[in-house]
Amino acid sequence: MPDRAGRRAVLIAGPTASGKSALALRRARDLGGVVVNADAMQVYDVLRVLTARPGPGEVDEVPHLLYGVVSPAQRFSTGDWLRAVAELLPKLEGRPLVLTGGTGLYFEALTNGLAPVPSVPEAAVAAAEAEVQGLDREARQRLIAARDPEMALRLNVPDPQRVVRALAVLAATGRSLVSFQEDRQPAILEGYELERLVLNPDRDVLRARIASRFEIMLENGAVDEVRQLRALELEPSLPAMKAIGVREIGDWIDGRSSREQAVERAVIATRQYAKRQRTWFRNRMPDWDWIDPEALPP
RNA sequence: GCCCGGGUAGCUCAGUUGGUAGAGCAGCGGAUUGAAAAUCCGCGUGUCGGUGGUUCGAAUCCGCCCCCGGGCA
Repeated sequence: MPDRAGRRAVLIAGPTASGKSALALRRARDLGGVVVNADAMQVYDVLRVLTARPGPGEVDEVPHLLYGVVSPAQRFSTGDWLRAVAELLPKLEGRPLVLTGGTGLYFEALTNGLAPVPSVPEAAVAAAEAEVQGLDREARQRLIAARDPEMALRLNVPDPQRVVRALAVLAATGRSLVSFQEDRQPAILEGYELERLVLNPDRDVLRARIASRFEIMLENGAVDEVRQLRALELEPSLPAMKAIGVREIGDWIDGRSSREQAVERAVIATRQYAKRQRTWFRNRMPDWDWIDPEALPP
């Protein structure tokens, strides 16, 4: 175990369009550190504009790591990301790092650890998916209760995605996912001096920023990015295909909607996403430092 | 000016023979341990255009007025 005493990490969370990237750049510059991506979509290549990934100007100024490093054909998991961060740490030779992104689960994994579940074979996941497919809420509840009663209790509601995960883990390991979650969770930033920030803009301000940012994305080539992504003919269930704007702009390209409708739908989807992020931060990170980005120096 | 059609939630609309109203979307709240920009759960927020009348009771029936479409002039 390398000695990490005195090492420093700044964690910057916040809803989409709250100005995280700009703050991260400034903090990294001031600290002589690097920026590390903590956003589930910005890890994927191709959709640079649409996922609001930092551009050449920012990247040239300060090293930006784990941005656009994964093919959109891949399914990059939270565990994959956490491992990537863990592998990065020893290479930084003590430079401060600024981790920023909008994915609450990533910060959760970072600060509280992730259950050490071995990787589950693709086939086990597919089998679980096939089993859950088409079941209604009641049937899913019966299934998980019969197969993994502990997990059934833990789930407030038999969410299909979580039922699939639980069944796949059970099939692959013979153990309940609950038992893994109760194991000691590795904390990769142990020993780091942490500064934890949540950017919390006024709701109406964020709303306006989301709308104007999407227009700017369109001006900066978002439509071409969607064309490029679609040219890869990927499976629609892949995470990158679910980036906000891909479907909305795609419908517009295909003539199923107007530009106006595409913009409206994408902006609404972004707003709804921001709302889910705020819910997470508000309820899971109450002890972080909450700051209004408008109160920050320019 | 006359004749139709329509004014009900933020939007689009439903509302039986009169019993003070409900869907979708939007919105709001919540959950969240390897798809998380994902996946789920909960909540109807209302001068029923206005006004007078009939009635025990009117979104619903009648009169007048206002507004928006369309048609005839």
